[in-house]
Amino acid sequence: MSLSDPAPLKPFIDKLTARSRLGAVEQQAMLALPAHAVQVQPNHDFVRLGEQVHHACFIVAGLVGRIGLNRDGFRQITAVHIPTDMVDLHSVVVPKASSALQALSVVTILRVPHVALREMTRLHPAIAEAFWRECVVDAAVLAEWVVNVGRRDARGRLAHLICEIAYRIEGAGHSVGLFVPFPVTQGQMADMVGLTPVHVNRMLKRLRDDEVVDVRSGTIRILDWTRLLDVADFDPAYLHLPETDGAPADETEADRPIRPALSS
Amino acid sequence: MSLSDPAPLKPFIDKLTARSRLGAVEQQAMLALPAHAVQVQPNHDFVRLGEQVHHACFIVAGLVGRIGLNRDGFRQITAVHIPTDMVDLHSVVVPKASSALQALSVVTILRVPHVALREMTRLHPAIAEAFWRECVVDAAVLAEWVVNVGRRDARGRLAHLICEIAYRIEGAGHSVGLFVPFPVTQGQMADMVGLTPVHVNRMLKRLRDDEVVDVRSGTIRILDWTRLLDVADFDPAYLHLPETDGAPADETEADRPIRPALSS
DNA sequence: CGCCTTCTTGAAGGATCTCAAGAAGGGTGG
DNA sequence: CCACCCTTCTTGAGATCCTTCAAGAAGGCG
Repeated sequence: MSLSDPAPLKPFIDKLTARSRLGAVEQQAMLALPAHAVQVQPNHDFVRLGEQVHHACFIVAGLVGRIGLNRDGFRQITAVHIPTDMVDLHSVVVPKASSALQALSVVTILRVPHVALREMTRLHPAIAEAFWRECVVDAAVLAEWVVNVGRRDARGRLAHLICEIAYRIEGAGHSVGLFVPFPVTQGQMADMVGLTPVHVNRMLKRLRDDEVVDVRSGTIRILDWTRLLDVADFDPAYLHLPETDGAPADETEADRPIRPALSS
Repeated sequence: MSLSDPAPLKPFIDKLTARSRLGAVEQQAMLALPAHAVQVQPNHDFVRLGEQVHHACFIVAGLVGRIGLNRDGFRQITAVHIPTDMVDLHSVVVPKASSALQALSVVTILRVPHVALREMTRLHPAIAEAFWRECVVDAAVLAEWVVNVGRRDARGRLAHLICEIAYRIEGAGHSVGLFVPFPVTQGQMADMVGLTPVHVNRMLKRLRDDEVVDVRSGTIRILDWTRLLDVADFDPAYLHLPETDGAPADETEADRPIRPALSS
């Protein structure tokens, strides 16, 4: 292990065990995984399109975007990854990168060799299944992004993105009350929702003027959670978060002013 | 086996072995899988949103859409599945449906019980890995759809959709020369690319008038493959088809009037 | 302090949507 | 085999949302 932290992958194990049943043996095996810490500067592609990948990347800090590119140079971010996410677990079974991975802020990643991961999944089928499940959940999020970009207007798209990020950051334990850290520029947000930076700016202003959310200087400040969920047309079920899986309908009840999990 | 066909899942095995190495033992196990044939009428949801699923569905004939819904009633099709696709392999590890599955035409599916699939993946880790890989490829297609809907204009979106369908149908061996069967209405195509049916109609007319593709009465007729690829800004690498994986760049060479695999 | 990126706002243009109405197509029953 | 119905296709005209172009303000970093 090349880190001072004795168990850098512990957060990843916690995330996996929230959705998959893993015994002590499996958890031990994962803790023993070799990992190499790397820091990546903003806007740097640490995985390039078409490249053959030999490591999976776990995010310790910062935000990562999965980048789709147009011939005309238009960018589309197809997925955002936050700390505790294993960004390209899919590369374990499909090592050729079908999209680039780019740091959206200063990012610390842990590179875990495929050989070690493959040896581990060979010895522990339960881990293989857990990895498969994580990939399926990521795909469910992708499907929701298609809906978001395809069938919501600009304001709804941004509100939906904000809701998703708020839920996920909160789930990772990184939000403070109604303040959610989200250090991206308006241009990057534009690339997430398929709009221009100028229009993102206008819509964020409108959401702020309407006292729904205040997105500024790298943090989301939720002003009216109920109305935000309404504007976003948001149902967190697709995220398959442990808390929301049981009663997704209750989460959007209109008579609850603030989402409990997000209040301090 | 409830079918007269002695090996109804054979096409699925062929598709899997194109991307994953499976031995004779694994293939035998898959052939022995129980399957129950069902016919579904167009526009019928055979899997509903939020439902607990106990079978995975293999398409024998017809087209299936994965449906995302808006509160305002707007539909977005997030994925299209063609014969030889296992539509919801993901349900094996995440049985709660995060989107509905709807027949887009008259569809014949084979329902394979999860219990049988899970028992098989338990006994044959190589099959589990192959299933995981299929899910990852499906996710790569989803990511490309986000790019398509987010960063291409109406004409490009339709052209891209048509290219993808042409490649996939051709890969399944269902196209005849430059004619590709695609029995969907313009309204359904609109739901795939996030447009209105009216605008789909106009853009298809334009593609036809420009002698690029002729999409009519349930079939795609490719008039100028090179220009279609150009208009679509299409690179088939993301489909991870066996033929194209080796030399994806060659596929779009401008001096080739017709894609070889699609000519009769 | 100065530079560079990002944010902000305005005005005009364009792509897509909405509304509407007629034509064409496919299936069904007389 | 024809008549009818219902869905889908087609086309037009006006409205709307988002983009483009532009320029100044604010913010972060050396």
